[in-house]
Amino acid sequence: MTIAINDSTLQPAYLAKLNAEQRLAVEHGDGQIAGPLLVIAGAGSGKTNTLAHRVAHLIVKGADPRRILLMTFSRRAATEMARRVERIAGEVLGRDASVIADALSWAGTFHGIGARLLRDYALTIGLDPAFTIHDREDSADLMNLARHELGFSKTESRFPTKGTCLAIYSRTVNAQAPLGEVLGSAFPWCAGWAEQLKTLFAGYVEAKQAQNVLDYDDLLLYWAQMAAEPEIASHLSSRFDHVLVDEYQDTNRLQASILSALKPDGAGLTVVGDDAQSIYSFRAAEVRNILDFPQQFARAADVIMLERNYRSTVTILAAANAVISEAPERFTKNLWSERKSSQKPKLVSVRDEAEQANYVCQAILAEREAGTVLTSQAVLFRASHHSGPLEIELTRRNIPFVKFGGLKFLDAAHVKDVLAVLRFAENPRDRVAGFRVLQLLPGIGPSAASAVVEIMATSLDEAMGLARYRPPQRAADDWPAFVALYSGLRARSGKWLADLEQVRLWYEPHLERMHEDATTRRADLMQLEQIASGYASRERFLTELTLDPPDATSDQAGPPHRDEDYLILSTIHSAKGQEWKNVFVLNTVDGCIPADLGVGTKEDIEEERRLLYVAMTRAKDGLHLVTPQRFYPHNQPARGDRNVYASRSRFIPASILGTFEQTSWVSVHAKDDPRHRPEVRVDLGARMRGMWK
DNA sequence: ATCGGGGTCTTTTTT
DNA sequence: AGACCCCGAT
Repeated sequence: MTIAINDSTLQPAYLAKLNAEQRLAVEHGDGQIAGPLLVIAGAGSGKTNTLAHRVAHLIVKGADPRRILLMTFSRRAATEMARRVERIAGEVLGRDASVIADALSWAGTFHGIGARLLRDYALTIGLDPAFTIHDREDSADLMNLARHELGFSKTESRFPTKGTCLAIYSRTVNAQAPLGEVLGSAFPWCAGWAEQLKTLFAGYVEAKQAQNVLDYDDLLLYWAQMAAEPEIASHLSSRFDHVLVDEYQDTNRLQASILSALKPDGAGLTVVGDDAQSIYSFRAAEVRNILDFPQQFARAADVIMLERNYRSTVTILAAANAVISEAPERFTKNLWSERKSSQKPKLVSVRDEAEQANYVCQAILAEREAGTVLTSQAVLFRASHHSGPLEIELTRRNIPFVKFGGLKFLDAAHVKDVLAVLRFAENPRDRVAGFRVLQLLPGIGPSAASAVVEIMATSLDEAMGLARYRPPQRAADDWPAFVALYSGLRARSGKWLADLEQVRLWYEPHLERMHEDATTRRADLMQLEQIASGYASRERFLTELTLDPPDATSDQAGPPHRDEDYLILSTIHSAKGQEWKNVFVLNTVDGCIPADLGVGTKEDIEEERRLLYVAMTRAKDGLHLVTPQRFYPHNQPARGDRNVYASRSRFIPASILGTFEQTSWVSVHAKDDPRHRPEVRVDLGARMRGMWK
């Protein structure tokens, strides 16, 4: 036992490290089931630490970790939280800490927890427990199928694309709002299609049910629906003594309804968040959730504010506060810090994106020379493709980097192919998977594929149905091997990893045939097997991979060189909750932040402002906002010099410029560029002649 | 029925 | 630069 006593307060050592407000949050209810609690935790205020301490404190005081439900925004955050709880509680209880972490088994995302509960209660709610989960792209494919069947793909004026249809559907579900309202507020250009969309969505829902698949939204929707049944609700609710939710500002109405069904009186409920960091309204996140939380229950929630920032210097915080102060309405007050610094954040003007890349590379290397490793530095941007020119420059200079957000490993066609085979085996009714897999065979296109899928759906034994099918002439050669593979997968030989290898062996010839760069793609598949080796079963692998896709070159099997130093590139959205010593923000110009496509409503603009705020508050010591002066639209002309002038982001008006150090920067290289010559004209010839007059 | 080529339009952010 | 659609050749 290592309970040390702090003399001034008579608290165990692990509580003595917290400030007064943090300790209030941790000790609320003193380990017992207490009334609802809202913690407003500003950026860098030790939120994760406080939440972890609260959970650990509950456990130390005797709460059963198996009866604690802890929901975070990402799986990554859940893992991190569990790790910290394990360390803190382990220290106090002196027990093997991993026991605690294992017992804290209900830690995860809303979607992940939802998937587990739905499998658990599947039979009660008339769901086949073997359901598979569609990721966004699969869902869009299914939506497209329905769209096509209803004849909406060939309309006079353009019908919304599959992705847009899915986005509308998703928002309607998550916001729990009528379709018309959603169209009006978020998709005004589709408002004319309301009737057709309704028909389409009905078809989409039917297709999902017929195929025993759930999409992301269903994981919440079914959960909410089942929790609305009083008997199931009380059973569910009695499973958990304590329910804690992180990043509450980014939950939507559907998630809020789940929580209130789970804990109607708010007893044992803790939510943590920061309305100033709400950046997911495109996913129907509802800031009102957090604003209205205190009054939501019969017994008003206690509210605790964490306003001391431990992360950033005072100068960075001054600039960030200045940016967010321009917001018309907000809950969180300005943060304060005691980290003194004379260095203001930099506002750096450069000629264009190429120069921006040069500037960032040069600055990062200089910092590294001064002792800051690359992993303590990050480059953040609004949209994934903004980092394109920088990635080229980093590669040219051999600076290793890892990118978060944007394209994912799982989005690669070949990875999706292999996973689709597994999913099709797991759930033969999953038509999207089957449709994709069958068309891998040369000679089988859309119509043959749907014929096969149809036969399988109507025969009792799927593998038998497959064997009965007579493939078209051109596919005859490849057919038997596929049937053999599929039957083997259905039979579940035992070791599922061996099955995955079978799939790869079967797939390889097709890979070579379809792709020029088969070698690099084969490496991805090996990596997939590497990742798979961490999962106990095919079902768990498929579920968890869909809900928590590994980033293209991070986590899991890891980047090529995990122990090497590398720079972090990340979208601002993916940077949430993280911090670095030095942070660079790309394209801090109007059109990028705010994105010019998303400046429809006032709310949209406010969200963009918070986005910049989130980016800025990731920095501990150094912050650079870069503003390229012009952009070359790689839109049409191959080598044209058409360019667009950009101006500093409207979120940095002249009135707050004083919180920055303004500089402009030109690379040595750029000085050689003809476009960079001084604009003056001098007649040297006249001067020469004048010398002799 | 499949597959390849050419022409056209494009909301970014993610569980 | 890609995704998607349509059309013509096999």
